Order: sequence, then structure tokens, then C-alpha cells
Amino acid sequence: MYDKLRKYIDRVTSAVIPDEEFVFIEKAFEVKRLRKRQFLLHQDTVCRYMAFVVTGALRQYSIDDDGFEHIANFAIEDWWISDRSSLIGQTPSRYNIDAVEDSELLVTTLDKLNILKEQSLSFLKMAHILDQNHSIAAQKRIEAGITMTAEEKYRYLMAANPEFIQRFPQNMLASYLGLTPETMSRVRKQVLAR
Amino acid sequence: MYDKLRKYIDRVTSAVIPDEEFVFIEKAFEVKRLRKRQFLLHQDTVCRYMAFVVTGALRQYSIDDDGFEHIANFAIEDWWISDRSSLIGQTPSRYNIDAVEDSELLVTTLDKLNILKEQSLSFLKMAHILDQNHSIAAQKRIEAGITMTAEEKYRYLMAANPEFIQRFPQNMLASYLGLTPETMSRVRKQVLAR
DNA sequence: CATTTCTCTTGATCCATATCAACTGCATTT
DNA sequence: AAATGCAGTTGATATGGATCAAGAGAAATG
Repeated sequence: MYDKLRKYIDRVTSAVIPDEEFVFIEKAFEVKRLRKRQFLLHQDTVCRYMAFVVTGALRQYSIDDDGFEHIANFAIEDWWISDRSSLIGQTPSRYNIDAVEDSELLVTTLDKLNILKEQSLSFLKMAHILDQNHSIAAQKRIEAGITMTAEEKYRYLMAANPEFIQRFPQNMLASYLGLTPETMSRVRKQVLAR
Repeated sequence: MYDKLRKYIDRVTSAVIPDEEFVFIEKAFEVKRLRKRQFLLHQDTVCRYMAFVVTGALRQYSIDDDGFEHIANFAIEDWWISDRSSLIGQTPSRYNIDAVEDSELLVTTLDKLNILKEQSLSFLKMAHILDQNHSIAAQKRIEAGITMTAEEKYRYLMAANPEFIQRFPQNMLASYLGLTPETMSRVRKQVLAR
């Protein structure tokens, strides 16, 4: 379990964590298992966890005034998931996070996270790289939403996150891309035809 | 000039930078003046600067295959602007950044930035808070693009960044929101009518 | 200060995607 | 294995915003 996290940190920091440093990381995280459809976060509650996905798949979504779900993010193996805004500000979240498949997570809390960042330089570095990657990906997704047609969005998803297409049902993918399931189905047909 | 940056850092970190620490910050930044329409970054070149806007207004935009500009970000007083992806990776940028008004900037380079983060804890903290705010704002903008109508987008801009509306011409605001200038004009009329 | 060039507005038309609706088959529950 | 429900497909229709076009101000330029 923890070994997966260790390898992940080594990989993104392009380094090897010393044993004595990894002890701190191990202490800061605990294992959490979710069955399909169980929640890690309910909207209107304060987000307690930052979670690393060891196995499984989750989604983060909000519900609009008309009761429709909008998927903001997915997470699968080796991804992180949390509502940072809620976690850091200790304010109620607009999001739900639930398991799309049975999942094993390593979770930590805000307090432990803050301590950990002082104890482990590797972890701090990783957090920083994560932020950067996240911010670059977010910028691209903003532009995708503005400039791309439905078909281009689907192709972009295929190129950027092919794992998602295997892993999540089409209606969720549609929601993530901001399309209706009907349009998604038609676009998919188009794309696969070539 | 530098005092503006100092006050800014004090404000976002909710602290006061010690003089001996601010010396490092001062050394890392130099003044750069841009007349309206001058560029801080040209697409297909590596981004050299991370810039703090002391006075003025700038925009960051890409040009699509059909030659249309898409504004990705604005920056005015007390904002930062750069292409982080290009700066950090030292890879060619997809963006242009130019001055919409005559502007005074404090700029630093990747090397100086990395050194500075080791020298000044205040600066590191600030960078971290900046990242977080950025990532939260980006998430909201993604959702705005997916879920909001043209009118809602305009209202959201009014609420989130009223300064922009005073400062930038409508065709640029339209591009930023992913609307045509025509739609922007009609929506604005609607909104002001009430 | 005259001229050229943008920016913004308004109207007419078009198109990509949403919406509504019906049907199929797969999966989950009983 | 029957019953229920959900995911996906396909077709018909509706619509929000894009595109095309023309004109009026405002601002930059010589």
C-alpha cells in the first residue's frame, strides 16, 4: 500500500526518498477503503482528507440548481483527490467525491499535511510539482472548454487521459467534458468511424 | 516600486517581511517598463520572466489555427503574469503576453526565482498561496465554461473581477469569456437593463 | 483636424449542440 | 428467470450563440 505512494513520490521528484524521511510520510497517512458509491466527501461539509488513490476510481462532482451533476474531476490509481479550497480554508465544500469502483486510498488531514511538509522535503517538492502540473492542466482545460468543438474535446480526452475512457461510463465522461450523453454518443461514433 | 511588491507579500502572507529578508527579494527582481502593445513574451519562444505588475495592464493570449486570438488571462496592478509551463520547463510557449496599457513590472527569471525560494521563506509561502488561489480560480473557471450561459458568464466576471470590466475593451473581455463580441454586447445590454 | 482604423451595436440568418422521446440491451435486484 | 432500472443509441425538433453584414462612434495616426 504505502510502497505505491513511495514509488509515486520517487517518480515525480526524480529522486529516492531516504527511509528515515519516508517514516514521516507513512505516519501521516492512513488507509481508507471505499466500496463503490461510498462517499469520501459530501457537499456542504468541510473536506477532511487529501487522498492518494492506491487502487480504484473516484469522481468529484457538484450538483447545480436544477439538480444536474457536473463532474469536475476524476481520479484513478496514482492520482490525488480532494477539495483543496475546502480543505485549506476549512470551509464547506460545493463538491461530492464518491467511489466509482471499490477503492483503496491513503488519506491524510490538513494538520498532518502541514506538519509533513515541514518534516519531509521530498513531500514538499512533490506537492509543489503537483501544483504546477495541476495548474498547467487546468489552463489547458479552460481553453479546451472555450475553443474546442464537441469532437475536439473528445479527441483531446483520448489523447490526454485515455485511461479515463476505459474506466468511466460514457455519461460520466460526457459530464466531465460538458456535453450531453447523446452528443457524446454521436461524437464517439464519428471518431471511431475513422 | 519595490515597496508595492513588499506590501503585496505582507498582505497575502498576513505577515511582515523582515528587512534582511526583503533584500533578497529586491535583488532578485528588476524593473521593466512596457509601452502599450509591447510584448513580454512571444509565442514559440521560451518564457524568460515571471512578472509582478506594479502599474498597468497586460493580457496573455494564444492564436488558434484560424488566426483568432484567445485571451487566457489578464493582469493588472498586484497581479502576477508569466507562462509557468514554459518558464519552468524552459520550453517554447504557446502564448503571447503584451501590454494593454503602458506598464511597470518587476520581473525575475527562473534561476533567480529558484534561489529566492531558498533564501526567503516569506516568498516561498507567498508562491504557495498564489498557487492555491490560482488552482481554485482555475477550477471555477473550468466549471463556468461548462455550466454557465453567456449571461451568467458575464455576471460571474462582474462579481469575480469587476476591475477587468472597467479596464479592458469589450472585445477582449468577450475573448476571455469565450464569447463573440456581438454576443457580449447583447448580453451586456440585457444585464444593464436590470 | 482630417482621415483612417478600431470598437461597439444592431439586425438577419445559420449551425452545433441541447432537449425530448422512443427503443435496445445489459446489469442488478428480487 | 422475471422484473426493474440504468447506460447507450438513434431520430426529430428546438435554441443559444456564432456568423455575416452594415452602420455609428470613438480613438489613433499622419
